[in-house]
Amino acid sequence: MAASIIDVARRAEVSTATVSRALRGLPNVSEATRERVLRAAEELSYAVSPHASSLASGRTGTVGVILPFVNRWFYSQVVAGIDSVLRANDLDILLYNLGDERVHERFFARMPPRRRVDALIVLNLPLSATESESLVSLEVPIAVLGTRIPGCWHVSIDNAEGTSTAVRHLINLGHRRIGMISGALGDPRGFTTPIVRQHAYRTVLAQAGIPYDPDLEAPGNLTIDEGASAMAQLLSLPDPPTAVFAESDQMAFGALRTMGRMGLRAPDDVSVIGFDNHETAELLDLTTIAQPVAYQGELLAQQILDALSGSSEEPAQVVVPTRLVVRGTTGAARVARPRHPSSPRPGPEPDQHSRTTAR
Amino acid sequence: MAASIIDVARRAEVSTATVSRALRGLPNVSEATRERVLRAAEELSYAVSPHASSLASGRTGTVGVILPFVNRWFYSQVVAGIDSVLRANDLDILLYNLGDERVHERFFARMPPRRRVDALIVLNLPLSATESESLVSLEVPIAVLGTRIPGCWHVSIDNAEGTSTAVRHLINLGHRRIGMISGALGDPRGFTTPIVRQHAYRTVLAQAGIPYDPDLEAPGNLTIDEGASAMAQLLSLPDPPTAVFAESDQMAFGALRTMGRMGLRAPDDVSVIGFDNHETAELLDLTTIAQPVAYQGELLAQQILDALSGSSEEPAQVVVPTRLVVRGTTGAARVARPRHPSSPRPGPEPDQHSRTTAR
DNA sequence: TCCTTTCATGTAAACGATTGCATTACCTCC
DNA sequence: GGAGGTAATGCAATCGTTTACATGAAAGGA
Repeated sequence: MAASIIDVARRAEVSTATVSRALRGLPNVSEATRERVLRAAEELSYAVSPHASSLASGRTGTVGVILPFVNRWFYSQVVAGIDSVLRANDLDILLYNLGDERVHERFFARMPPRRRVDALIVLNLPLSATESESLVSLEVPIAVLGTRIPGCWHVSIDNAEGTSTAVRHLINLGHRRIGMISGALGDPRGFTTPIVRQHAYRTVLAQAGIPYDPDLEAPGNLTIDEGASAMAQLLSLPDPPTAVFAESDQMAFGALRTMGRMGLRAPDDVSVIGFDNHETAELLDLTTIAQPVAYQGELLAQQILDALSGSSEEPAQVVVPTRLVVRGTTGAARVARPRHPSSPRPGPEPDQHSRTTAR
Repeated sequence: MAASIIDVARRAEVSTATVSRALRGLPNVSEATRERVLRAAEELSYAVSPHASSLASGRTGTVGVILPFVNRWFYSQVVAGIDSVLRANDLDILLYNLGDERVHERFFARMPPRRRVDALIVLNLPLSATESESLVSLEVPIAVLGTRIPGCWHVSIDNAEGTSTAVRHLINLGHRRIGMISGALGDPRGFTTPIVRQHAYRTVLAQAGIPYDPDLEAPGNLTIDEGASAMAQLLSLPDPPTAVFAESDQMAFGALRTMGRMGLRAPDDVSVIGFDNHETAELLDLTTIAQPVAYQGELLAQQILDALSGSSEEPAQVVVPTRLVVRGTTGAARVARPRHPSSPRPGPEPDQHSRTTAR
């Protein structure tokens, strides 16, 4: 049986109250006593019971991280970022992986983190109003990535800006027929990121005076395979795009695969730009919009620490910048296209040629 | 203030003991009473306090998962597998990400999961004898992936077998000069997997009568970049390999990148085979040794469930099979090599031509 | 009818800390 | 020398369950 605080108290010849204070480094304990307690604890190899401690104090030393897919590159990176700063502050991570819809529902029906966590971090999950309220009703600080929950801390990238940059990059290269492979639009829960990006895509095209063509939007589901089929769909159009914006690198990889299998090359036949700057993007020489992934996790964790220490008054909100990374899969549109010799108008000034362009 | 079990007891006009029993579905509670309790709990939107419950019962409803790198593909997949089965049984996951050595040490110095978890799952972490004992002394069931801890449950692939298959595949294609890019040998903690694989590689070569050449072993560190440099190192040898076995797909990707930059192609110039069947392997048409990743996680979780239910007596140990997936980066050795026209002896019977060969 | 069982429920003692509120002892300063 | 302040410590209530044991009622058996 493990030693309890009473054993330590007895051995150090003080009360349990003093042991508790000494062990936690609280003031009003004489140096001599503190040492005696420390020694006693050491000798008994005593460790506080986290549950007893939580029960008595109300603190748990634990932060819940709620996300859709731990096994996707993006989320695992963010979790690593979160972990690095939380761990440094002796906070444990309780993981809730809600990708599966059943699991998602069950989670909100039972609310397992209730009274189990000091704070919550929510990654990119689309939540109904009721669900958001459930979380808020837990009355712990919440930091949210990507989405928005009233009264919570926020970290996100500027999706509209990132998308605009990507699409403008293509326009600047002279492309007029620009496809988009978008993600997760099918999920009934309604992830917001894809919606924002789709909207930005349409807006930029409109601003450039390019007519809207619904055929140029193909749904992927953020996976390589679905990106591949989406690309196949786009390329089978009577008037296929000369450039494609995939809203995740993974889908761009799929798109490149499809092209490869059809004997097409980027950027000669079709330009492709992704989003994320996935570690494999460099490998495949994919032009993309980079976002600092782990860093966003660190920010979220830092917000939680701030909230927990009560040092800051109001929930803050930070938007981290994205940047265009120009690599080899995007290039100038061919001036004269075989099928449509009618639209050879040159695009605006071309992009700089530096391989990596800060936005 | 949230409702406590006392409130529920009052409202249902029973004792707290009965409430506890009714809520947990224990026997010896009349149907009428149970319903009354359930209703009362519902009306007060009561939820048990996990800490109080843990303190009183000793159970925590939580499993600790200890791993080196959440943000690496392999581990995040395994975690997803673990999560899927644990979640289904209402067990929470406490994540311990010990990649950083400092974090690792601190972890074993403080043992945060002590009394916080009902069981532990350890992924591939190299542990000193003392560290293993620390874990064992927690007196909870432990399931281990990859490594071995006496008295614990085990899941692993047969690394020696997988490696042998890979190297034999190359030998069967007629290669004699076969390099290996190995991982994490530099880590002072001594991950065992790389050691086993390196040994198997040497053994197979010896069995085939191929003399040992230390220059053909280059250290990567399981990352793309280090795989790339390792390949650069191998290719700069006076007598470079005609085939390379990289012990992770990631490093194989790096190797391919290096080749690409040097204007070399696989398998024409050098054959490359990886290990894992990473999702990107198909994309890059990489021949590899596939292992079922998420599945191993599920197995680990299942072992924990078995242990927890006490249904099984002895810790079990399961070895899951790997299989050779032949894709486009491996091919027959050129019979006459420019530099060494002296070794044109044809290899043994070539591999089958099916793209995916069960082992 | 009386004695066992069996079932439903209640009582109260853990579980192992934290913390508000004394209490004590020792200074310091008129 | 007494009033008042401060630092160190102890007392005991509290956190919210679970569970061994006791109790009582109803049912079954001889």
